[in-house]
Amino acid sequence: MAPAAFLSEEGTRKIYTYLTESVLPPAPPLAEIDPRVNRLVIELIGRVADKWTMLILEVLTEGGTMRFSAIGRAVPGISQKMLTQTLRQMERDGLLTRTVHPVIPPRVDYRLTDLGLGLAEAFCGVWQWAEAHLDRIDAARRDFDQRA
Amino acid sequence: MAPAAFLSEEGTRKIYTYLTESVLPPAPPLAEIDPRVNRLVIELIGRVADKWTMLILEVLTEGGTMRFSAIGRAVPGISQKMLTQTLRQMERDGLLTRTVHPVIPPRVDYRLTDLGLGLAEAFCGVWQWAEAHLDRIDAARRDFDQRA
DNA sequence: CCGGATCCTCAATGATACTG
DNA sequence: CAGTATCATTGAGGATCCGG
Repeated sequence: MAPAAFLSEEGTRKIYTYLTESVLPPAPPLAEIDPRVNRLVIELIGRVADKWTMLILEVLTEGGTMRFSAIGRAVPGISQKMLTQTLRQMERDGLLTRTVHPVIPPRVDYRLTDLGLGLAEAFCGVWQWAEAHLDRIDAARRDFDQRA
Repeated sequence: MAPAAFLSEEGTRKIYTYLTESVLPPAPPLAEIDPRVNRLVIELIGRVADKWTMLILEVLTEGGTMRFSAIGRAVPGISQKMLTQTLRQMERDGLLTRTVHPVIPPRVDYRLTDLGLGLAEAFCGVWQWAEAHLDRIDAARRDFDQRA
């Protein structure tokens, strides 16, 4: 079925033709870098930039070496499951080291590697930006909700 | 029920007592800043740091003003639904402007605000970090998977 | 062309219980 | 204490159809 509304009169049709030919950007430049690298970076950021990872990064940056339960207490609202899971991912990515002490009851220490510290530092920029512009965003949001 | 294994013999019990008293950090320092600000920042970062938002931020930083379908083409694999949704969120947060041209067929232009540009810049640090350490992370990951 | 509305799926998360 | 295992929930995201 043809879109009747667009073709029912000559005037409309003219506008249609004009716009589609003159306005479209020639071609989306897209990534000028290796798409595979791009992919990996995106995937990495996606995993690394989640709520819990960032919070743990933050906590460990301040706390230095901490044990499992201490981190759990320092991160408000995290479940035991997510704590374990997130810590494992971070260990796997080389962001922190996990040291098991063979004592009873078990004791496990976590500590950021230099890689993890570097990431925390990089995130610092985003964190500061967010902190600095919280009010502007809040205002924009209220503004938007108002109009709707 | 008491953990029998930990209490069944005297020696074990001694170790237990020793460790729990001497090793635990006095108190998790946690956030030294306003918890409410912290909460908002976290929520904000959580929303802003998702896959699509970052990609659109990237694309629009390079592309300047772009229309809906151009962005869609420039972001590989995004569905129409997520494109609309993400653009709306970003508009709501004041990261970009949405301009509807009253023509047929419709044409809608998107452009980053200074707020959005600032965020893109802040993310640049994370992006660069990820790019720079891709190989190290990959190595760490293989290492970890090997041992398991 | 832009995007709203609907339906559907599956993976992420939380809650709970158990163990070394 | 530091996990593992299991189950239930839910909501993000994709596919599709329709409308201005």
